Amino acid sequence: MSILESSTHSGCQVVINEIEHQRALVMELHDLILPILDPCSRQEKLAQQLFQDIFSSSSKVISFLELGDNSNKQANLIKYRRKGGKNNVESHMLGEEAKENGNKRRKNAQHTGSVVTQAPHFDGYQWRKYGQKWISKAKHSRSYYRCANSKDQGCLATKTVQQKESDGSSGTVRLFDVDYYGQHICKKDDIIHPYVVETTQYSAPIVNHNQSISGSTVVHNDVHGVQDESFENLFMVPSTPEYLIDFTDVEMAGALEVTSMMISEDIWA
DNA sequence: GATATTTGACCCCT
DNA sequence: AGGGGTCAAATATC
Repeated sequence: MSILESSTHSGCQVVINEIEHQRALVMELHDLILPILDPCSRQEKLAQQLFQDIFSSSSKVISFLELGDNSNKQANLIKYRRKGGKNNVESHMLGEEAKENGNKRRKNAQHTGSVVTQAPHFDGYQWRKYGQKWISKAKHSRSYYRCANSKDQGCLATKTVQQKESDGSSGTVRLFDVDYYGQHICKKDDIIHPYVVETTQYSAPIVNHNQSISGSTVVHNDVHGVQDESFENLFMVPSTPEYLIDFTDVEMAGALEVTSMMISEDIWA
């Protein structure tokens, strides 16, 4: 790598870091402002939309910068592919690429972002669960969601949610790894508030959030239950259609306590 | 009956 | 062969 390339690369990284810092600050602002506004009011909707636009815009910049960094690598891959068969540099490079990506394959879609959050369902989209699996060596199961508009609008966006294994550093706070795949092509106008699509039987209260939600009482997590790991069901109310539940301002504020975000692309767009 | 979720089975990829 | 993603029948809820 030449000095010029190297300096450009590090420059991009600095910009990306700065933008991500800005995003964290905006998120804090979001946490401050949203609880003040009247839920379902015009101002609250407008504020939501503005915050989403800000995130959308910054995400696009980040993804553009990252794509710029990867473009050389991708060009090299194409070059090697054209050259030859399976037992050449191509297969070697693809292997290396797979290692770099953690060897996680995906049938239908590209990995488009990842988030570590306390509120895995609060991302402004409506999702429908289509699977749950126990992953080997993992303490908690992984849940699979696709965009609720996949049927009527053919939106191929999916996401996986898995509770992070506690390292003790975060205390009693439960964090979830949320991975996004594919881009939303559905119309977003239909979704003003974030909805939750989850009707797993077990629901867990979160510290300081074990009050009633939307008039219903939160059912404590059954520690003896088979699926006591279903902690992604935070803020869920069993036996009600969760996808119809709006967050109140209190829950919204709690839900938005995103501890850390590692967004590699646009998850808000 | 319509719609959504659960979960075991199947399929794909390494 | 085994891990992980998706499918689809069974089940639940309204």
